[in-house]
Amino acid sequence: MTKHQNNKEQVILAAAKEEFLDKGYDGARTTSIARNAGVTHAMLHYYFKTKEQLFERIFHETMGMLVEGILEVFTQTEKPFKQRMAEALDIHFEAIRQNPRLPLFMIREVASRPERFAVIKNIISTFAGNVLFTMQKDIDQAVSIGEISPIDATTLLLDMISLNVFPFIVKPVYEAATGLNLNDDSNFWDLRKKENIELIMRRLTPSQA
Amino acid sequence: MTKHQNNKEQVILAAAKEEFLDKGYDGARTTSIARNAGVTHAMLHYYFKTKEQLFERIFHETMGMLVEGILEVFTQTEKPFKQRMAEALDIHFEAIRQNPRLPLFMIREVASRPERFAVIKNIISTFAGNVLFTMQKDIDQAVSIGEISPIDATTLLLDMISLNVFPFIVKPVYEAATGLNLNDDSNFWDLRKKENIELIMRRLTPSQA
DNA sequence: TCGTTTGTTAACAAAATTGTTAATAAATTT
DNA sequence: AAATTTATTAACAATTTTGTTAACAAACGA
Repeated sequence: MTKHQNNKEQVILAAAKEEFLDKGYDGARTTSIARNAGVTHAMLHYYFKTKEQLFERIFHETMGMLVEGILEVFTQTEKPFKQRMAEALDIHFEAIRQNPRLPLFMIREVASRPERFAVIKNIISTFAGNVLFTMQKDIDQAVSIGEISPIDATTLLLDMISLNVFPFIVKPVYEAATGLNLNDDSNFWDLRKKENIELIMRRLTPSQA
Repeated sequence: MTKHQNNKEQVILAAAKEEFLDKGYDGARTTSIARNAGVTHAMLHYYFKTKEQLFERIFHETMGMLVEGILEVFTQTEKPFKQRMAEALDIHFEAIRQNPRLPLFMIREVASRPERFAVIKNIISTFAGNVLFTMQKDIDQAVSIGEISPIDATTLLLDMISLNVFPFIVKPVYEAATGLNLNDDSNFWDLRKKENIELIMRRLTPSQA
């Protein structure tokens, strides 16, 4: 009736993303994806030869978003170091808040099939190298003028990521245990962000001599 | 030749634990478990009717360890609050260090099949209720004598757990990205524990007025 | 408009995976 | 030692899941 729209490809991609994010590669079913997309499962093989290839597509897009998000965070201006870290935490936290299932997805897939990660390995490592290098430089400078107390860049980065990411990772457990739905509780997440910033600020503030 | 040992059941359990911890329920294969245990896969069904039942067994033991571990942490004596939290962090961290794959295992399984969690839901929630209640009491007391700055018990608990648990959860990603093996790097983990304690201590210390 | 490419379907095939059964051996009980 | 219970194996069955194919329809380019 209407003209051919190849939007079925997009519909499949959307359904696949849902399925993979929810259940992981091993738990995902191509038939289930097709059903949720409203197409026969042959279509899925027509557009994306195999389950593996469909997954690769999702995985890469997903990882792309994640890396971009983090990159943005650390291309900051020339404000005081502490303020920049506070802003970085804020941006990073909000980025995850908009894609809360992404971190667990990535971690789960890497844990059960580390080889798959090899593809993007060098992207990540050079990226991390750069970020850590400039970060350490900025830290040393801020330390030298007495703005903050000394800390390794890697240590600080892991502090920040742990605090920002873990609550989203543990969310399913929390929700399962309490029966509450944290998605509806914007107050909880606002407070959490505030607390993370508070923690890092206190960590950076020089101890009174 | 030798007499019947029903240790095959144990061998299967051990192999199953490995498999489930590594690959999760969906990724685990009963044939693979049997192979690694050195038995025919019919044995697996003989001892544990189904894959599901075998998993339940592992899941419960695992959860048991996790809950016990956390319980121990918070049955502390009558030292100053800050010192008790430092010790709790230490004990908690070491407990995870000895079972580093356990947190990701639990989170992954709950995320992909929340129903499964229902069984232990009330255990967790009453337990959490108790811990949080006494913790909040202790906090209020410590605040009243000026030992620490005010904080919600739930907030503090999530701070502590985030910092202690996340590094172990992200370990596979870190290792995949760097090619390094963090298990061999006891120095890394010692420093991490120290940093977590440092962070929480600074968070608790009253700000200079 | 005719031929070609692209999209779509239903039915089928292959493989993997879980679970069962019947026969047998080994241990245990009496 | 005979009877009985428990353990073990190999072969098989059922189901699920991924992937294929052949036939058909719709769009498109010449």
